[in-house]
Amino acid sequence: MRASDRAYTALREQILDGDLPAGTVLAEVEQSVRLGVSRTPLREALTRLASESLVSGHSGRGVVVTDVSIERVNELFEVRQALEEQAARLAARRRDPAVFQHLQREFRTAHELLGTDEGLRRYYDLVQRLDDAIDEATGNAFLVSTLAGVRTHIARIRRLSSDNPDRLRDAAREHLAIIDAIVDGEESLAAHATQLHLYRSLKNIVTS
Amino acid sequence: MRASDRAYTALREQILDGDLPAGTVLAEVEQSVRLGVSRTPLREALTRLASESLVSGHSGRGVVVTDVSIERVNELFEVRQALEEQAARLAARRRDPAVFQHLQREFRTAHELLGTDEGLRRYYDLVQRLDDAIDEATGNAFLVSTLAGVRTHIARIRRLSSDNPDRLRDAAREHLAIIDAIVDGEESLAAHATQLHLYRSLKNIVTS
DNA sequence: CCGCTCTTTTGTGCATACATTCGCGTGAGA
DNA sequence: TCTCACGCGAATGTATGCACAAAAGAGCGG
Repeated sequence: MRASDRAYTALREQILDGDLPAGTVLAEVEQSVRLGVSRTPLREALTRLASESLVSGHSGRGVVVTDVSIERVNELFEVRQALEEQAARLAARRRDPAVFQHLQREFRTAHELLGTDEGLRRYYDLVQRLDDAIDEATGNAFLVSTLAGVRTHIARIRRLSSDNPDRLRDAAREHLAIIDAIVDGEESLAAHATQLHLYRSLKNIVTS
Repeated sequence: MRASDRAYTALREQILDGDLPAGTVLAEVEQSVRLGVSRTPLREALTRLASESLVSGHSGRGVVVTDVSIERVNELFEVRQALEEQAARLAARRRDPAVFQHLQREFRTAHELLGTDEGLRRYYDLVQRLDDAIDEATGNAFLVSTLAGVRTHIARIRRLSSDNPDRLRDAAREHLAIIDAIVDGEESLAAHATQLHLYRSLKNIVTS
């Protein structure tokens, strides 16, 4: 693995995990020493992070980890809503029914998973597989990559919100509604169900 | 200005203008000599271009200018549709009416510009100012920057389509419909008018 | 005592030298 | 003649040195 990749991956993970909080100044020499790489690959890593808007201020003196304020959460969700809605719509249009029928069966009993830590892990894995299935079904690589950029920032703010069991149970139902619409090939319904899910997710974040 | 910025700007412009056609292999030494910078800033420029998906294959042997096939045009417009629709919706919600009333007056006589080259230049400038006004009115910097990424690729394929006067006249009317909806604060109408405009734009591209 | 300027220092931007890896061609052996 | 392996070369990946610029601190003047 290349040194620039290691530096990029390490910094990215540490920013997403909050180990490098918003506002942290990343000096080149300091970070290159800390990560055990030279300045050249580290600079490449910082350039990549800057292009993802995870750090900013590359021109001037050092780069700073960008902040995740509540206004940015709203902005993020306005973009996310537009893209996930389109993704659901396209997925309903182009999906392989068998794939989503399988997910449908799994989600029907998903609420049973929410009791234990192991179950919670499996639930998150299930949601991940649903996202992947929708991405795949859109048949639109550009949409998927654009969405990935949004989800990166969502992952950062997820740390700020509480995952209480009631919300997770509701979310499971909302996911199931989306799947049902996709299975039936109902494009508008899939879009609207997605809108509902994201609206409630955002509400859960901002009120916590 | 920094050398890496010059290399980035130059390469970006040459790719968008088609001077560096899709499939062109960009070797580091070759390009660094050609642009008169050393390999270090050139690599940074290539990294940035790769993050915009203007070049690909950064891991491996050399980078290649990405292609702009017809499938990618469809993918691009599916994303663009979602984002511009959301932008129009938000603009209708948050706009300063005076700004769009001014654009409204200008667009009402825009068809008169389409006769001469100078008029055409002013027309494109007018469309540009409309896009800027909508971006501004959304109050969502993240949406604007995401849209900018899409528009970058749109600019590349615009070279492939013909701008015949009839299409431009229709487009002017469609723009005016969008502006009318924004002035009236009609969110859904603005979104639908945008959808119509993009549908026709895409149709004009793929049939030419 | 405060402010301004000059100096020092630290850090970034760039260039170049070195290391490494990948591809390709050539040659030998089956 | 075909295939595989070895070696050479070129291009990429990495490290480091140098130069410049900006920020911080100290000294001087008001």
